[in-house]
Amino acid sequence: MRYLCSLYYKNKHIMKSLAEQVKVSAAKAFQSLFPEANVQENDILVNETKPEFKGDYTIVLFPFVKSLRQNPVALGNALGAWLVDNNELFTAHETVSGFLNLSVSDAYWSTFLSDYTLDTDTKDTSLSDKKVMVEYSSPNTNKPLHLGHLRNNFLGNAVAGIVAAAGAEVTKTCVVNDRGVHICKSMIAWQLFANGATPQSEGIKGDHFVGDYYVQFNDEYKRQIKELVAGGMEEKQAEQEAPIMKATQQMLVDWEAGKPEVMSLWNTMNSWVYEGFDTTYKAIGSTFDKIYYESNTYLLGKDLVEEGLAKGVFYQKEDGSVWIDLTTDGLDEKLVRRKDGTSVYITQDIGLAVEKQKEYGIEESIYVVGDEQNYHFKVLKLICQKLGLPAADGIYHLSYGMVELPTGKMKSREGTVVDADDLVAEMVRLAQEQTEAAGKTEGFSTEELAALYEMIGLGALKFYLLRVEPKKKMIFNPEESIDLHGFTATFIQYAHARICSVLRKTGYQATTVALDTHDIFPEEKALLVQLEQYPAILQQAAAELNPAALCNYSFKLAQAFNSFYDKCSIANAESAAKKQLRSEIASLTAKTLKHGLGLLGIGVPEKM
RNA sequence: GGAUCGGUAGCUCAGCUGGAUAGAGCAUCAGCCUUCUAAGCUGAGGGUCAUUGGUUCGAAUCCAAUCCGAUUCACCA
Repeated sequence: MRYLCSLYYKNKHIMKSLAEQVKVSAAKAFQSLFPEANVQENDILVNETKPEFKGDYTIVLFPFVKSLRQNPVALGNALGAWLVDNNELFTAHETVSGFLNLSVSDAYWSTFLSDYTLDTDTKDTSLSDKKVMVEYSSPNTNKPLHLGHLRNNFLGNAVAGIVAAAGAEVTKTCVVNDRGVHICKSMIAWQLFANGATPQSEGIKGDHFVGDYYVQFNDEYKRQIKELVAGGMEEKQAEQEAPIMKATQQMLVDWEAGKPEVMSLWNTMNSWVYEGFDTTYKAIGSTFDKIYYESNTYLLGKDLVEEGLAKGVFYQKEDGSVWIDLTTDGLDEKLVRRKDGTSVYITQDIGLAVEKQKEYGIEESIYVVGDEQNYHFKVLKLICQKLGLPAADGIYHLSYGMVELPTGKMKSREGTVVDADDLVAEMVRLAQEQTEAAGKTEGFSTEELAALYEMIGLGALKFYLLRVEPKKKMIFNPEESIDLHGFTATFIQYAHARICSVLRKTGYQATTVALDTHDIFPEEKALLVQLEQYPAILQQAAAELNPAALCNYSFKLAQAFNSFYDKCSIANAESAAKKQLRSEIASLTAKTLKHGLGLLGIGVPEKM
């Protein structure tokens, strides 16, 4: 075996990606052949060679043609010859128009398979031990979670996993909106209509139970407005005068005053909701290291208003309200304290940002929140920066687009909101239905089948919601989401199960013996090329906070495996050496798929 | 009106730090199960990359304008 390790970082275990190695080598070639041009690594563009050409990696020559006054073919030939002569990584070169196609030595892959480790090579040194907080989910305690929350939860959990895998120290948090007018609405409706009913007495999940009263509030509110308008009142006035609304506002005042009956009802109803949420979170795999409640945090940031005034960052209007002028930053004037001295939403967010920083010493704070709050977070960060808060620069709003249905937006008024619990249950049911229809239930116990259906159903749902880039809005097509073919988690899970099945049958054992990678098959190499790119993809996903990149990669890897599987038999390989090589490749593929989907919160079965 | 984001195949989406003939999946059509799991593989058809102009050796990608869609600009949260 030829020695290739000089190409790796000597002092770190982390291996340099093949594409990076090509860049480094090419830069050396340039330095040697054209020292006066001073070409740096980052000036060189390296792509995977298109399948219709011979080679593995391609250097684009056009950028250098002019400055070096060389014609592209001559330049390519010179560089290619130098690389093949001076670097054992390359075995052949060919220049086609302005592209230098380089063939990588078969022996490289043997080194790769023996040196590569999934856990350490995926680490990104720029993130190592960085303290990162991911805030996500953040529900209101007046209604159950819906499809939009699922995208948020899956995103938050996946991003936390990806960033942690890349080396960061991650704290997952959730800010529960457990107070305010909307909470009082459910409470009032319960007082009026429930006759003491509880989730237990009605046999309804707690969050749904409370959500039903929130709906009832709105029905009654509308009815009362109609009645008042019929009696000759203006609509605007009716909205304010409706008795149920007045009662709600009074309740909010009582809550803030800490009136015992109100606090007691509030505690009871919230506990019902939390019980329901716990079930949902458990089902979808959302976990949190720290939960903040707005009832505890809503007064935070008040002292910062005084500080801001003293610093001259804020100013006071004649009526006593406090503002910040952001017009020079292209934004508007923003209120930070009402004239009655109470604080507004953004004020507590400023306070909470400081609180998080104090408590956890975080350097990056990622907020997974829908894109309708883009403006809010822009303002939040700007204010924190102007106040000179240590938490300011680390604020990052991971903004994601709304989930829409093929019929348009989800509207609670029209009853088109897709409930999270219902959807999860439906996906699992469909997984069962399709597994049974395919006749793939043999050899499983009842418990194993239940676990499998959950893995498939939930996996399909998570993948479907994660495969689209976060910032883009997405269409949730129920028919498409239950499809278990093509660009889905099921496809990837299936590839994993196939690998496990083959390796079980062949009695695969990991080997430390050097693998023979001479005369490597195209399907074998294609798979190795994909596998080699995993650390780079993971680091990219972490840098972009983009789980979709991992979805795309995992699918491509599974696709490459399926082609390999079709063409290259493991059990009946041409030779013992081929069998061992293919087993190693297949094993690493399974590990990589499991690792990648695991970060997305998706499990992979060993048989299905 | 200002700001921000999006517009790529019939549908859902990749590709966007400029690079070879723009890619997947679904759907449609045609093949492949006496051999490791056919939830799979192989192939075909399908495109004015919203429009127009600019930058350059080269633009889906960068810039400008326009059109369409969404969000936002509360003493709400």
